Amino acid sequence: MNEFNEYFKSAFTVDNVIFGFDEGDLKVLLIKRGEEPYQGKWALPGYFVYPNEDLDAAAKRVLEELTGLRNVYLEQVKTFGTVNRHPFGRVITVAYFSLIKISHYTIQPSSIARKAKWHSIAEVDGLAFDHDEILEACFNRLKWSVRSRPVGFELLPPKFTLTELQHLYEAILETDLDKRNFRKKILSMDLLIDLDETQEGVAHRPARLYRFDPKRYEQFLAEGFNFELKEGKKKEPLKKKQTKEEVASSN
Amino acid sequence: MNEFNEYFKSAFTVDNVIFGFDEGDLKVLLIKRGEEPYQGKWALPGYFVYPNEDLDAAAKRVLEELTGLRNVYLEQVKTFGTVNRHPFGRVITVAYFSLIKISHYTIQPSSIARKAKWHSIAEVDGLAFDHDEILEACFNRLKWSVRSRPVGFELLPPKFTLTELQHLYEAILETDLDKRNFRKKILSMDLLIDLDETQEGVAHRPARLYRFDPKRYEQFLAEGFNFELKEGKKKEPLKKKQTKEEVASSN
DNA sequence: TCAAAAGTGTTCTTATTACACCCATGG
DNA sequence: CCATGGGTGTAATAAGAACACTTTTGA
Repeated sequence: MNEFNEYFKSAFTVDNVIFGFDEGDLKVLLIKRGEEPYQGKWALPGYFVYPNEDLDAAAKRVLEELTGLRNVYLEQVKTFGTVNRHPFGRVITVAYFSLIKISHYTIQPSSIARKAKWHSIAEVDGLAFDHDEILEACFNRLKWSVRSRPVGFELLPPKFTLTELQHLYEAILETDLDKRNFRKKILSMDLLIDLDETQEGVAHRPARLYRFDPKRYEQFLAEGFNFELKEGKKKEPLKKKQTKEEVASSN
Repeated sequence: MNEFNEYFKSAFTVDNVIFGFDEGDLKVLLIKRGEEPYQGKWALPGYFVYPNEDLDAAAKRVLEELTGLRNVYLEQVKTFGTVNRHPFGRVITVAYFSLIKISHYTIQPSSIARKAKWHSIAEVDGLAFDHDEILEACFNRLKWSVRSRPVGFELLPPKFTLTELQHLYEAILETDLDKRNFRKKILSMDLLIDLDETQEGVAHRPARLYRFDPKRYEQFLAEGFNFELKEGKKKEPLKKKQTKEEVASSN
């Protein structure tokens, strides 16, 4: 077994991409690193996997330690392993993603994470390590997964309007959707329960409130479905904020 | 950096799930292990990643070293990392999958791989390590990916009949498909070129031969599509060969 | 009375399903 | 002449796309 010793000098980490939705905006939870490397930089909440710890368990533990979030369902997305991605040595990282209700959780950053904060996904850039790339891969995964299973239960408050749900889909898919077709489709799925309540205190006609039917939701999670609506015109793509010139010339 | 030393005692490997198609049967390439652990057992072709080697590069190298296969496009699927999956220590493995034309390649097993051989996927069981689980995950990925992008160029001979293509889809999806609907759909995609040739020497009406239009094929690979045809009755599920009793009682 | 967002239906087009018989060849 | 797999069409249904005006509320 001597001949293999040289291989046992590497480490692995897990990194978590936690998506939330708030104020019509898709967000991702980042920590400000409290230690080297990349001290003081924003990064995905991640850390080394313990020698006697399964990968999935490590992802859960690390998330809780860094942000205080517990009982979050995490799904493995992809492993990143270029040679020099970590200054301390050979470290590959397994990326996980999840969706949570922002208002539902209190974020409590640990000392390793000096701060933990939600960032609008469009504004994130210049993260530590290769975390920009990891975030992009997980966002793409989210976009895909939205087409074949329900999303929203994890991201919206318990009572929500159809417009809020539509805005969530639009934020994830980075498109505009037709209001009537969206409603027709989502209502025909028998996934929403009409609460017979309406918004209050809004300066316009108050919207009906809905909640998800948990049984149907679970069922769709297990079986999948096909949610495709032709995209309207594309929203501005992620990243790279436009200059004023570009905005002007894009008319 | 001392505090991190304990993390740098792990290793990682890559494992390749190579699918092929032959005699109407979906196959997977396995090696017979020539060294410990699991010496003499069938396993996926995989090995340790070198300290200075990117993951994707390692997958390519390992595949070539063990089987002689070169220039195979490999796609990362999932990472497996339970604590005791490898008897030598903490080793996580990154699984890759690919599709190739069996007849197109000559398999040349290395000394580490005493043999390399194609196995019908339904008959594979009892592989080394957690490779049964890895194979299953990759097979599921293949099933999924078949619905959103073309498959066959990598698995079929340059000239093939529509029935052969249909059998390929049926083998992957483990279903039966309606002949007329399959043909209508696949032909309407403008993906196949009719060669104006027919089979020879078959004891029935000879079938027309087709080839893929490489341009369209690339285009679909890049953009994806939606290939869904309602499944006929399910074929027997993978694994667990039926006993005679079960066969008898299933009438 | 105005601004702002909610809510609502129909027509057109396209895709999917279900389904059964004749054809060409080799043995 | 028979066994084998090749090849073909249509009608019914379902799903998706396009599209504009009225309603309700608070300010």
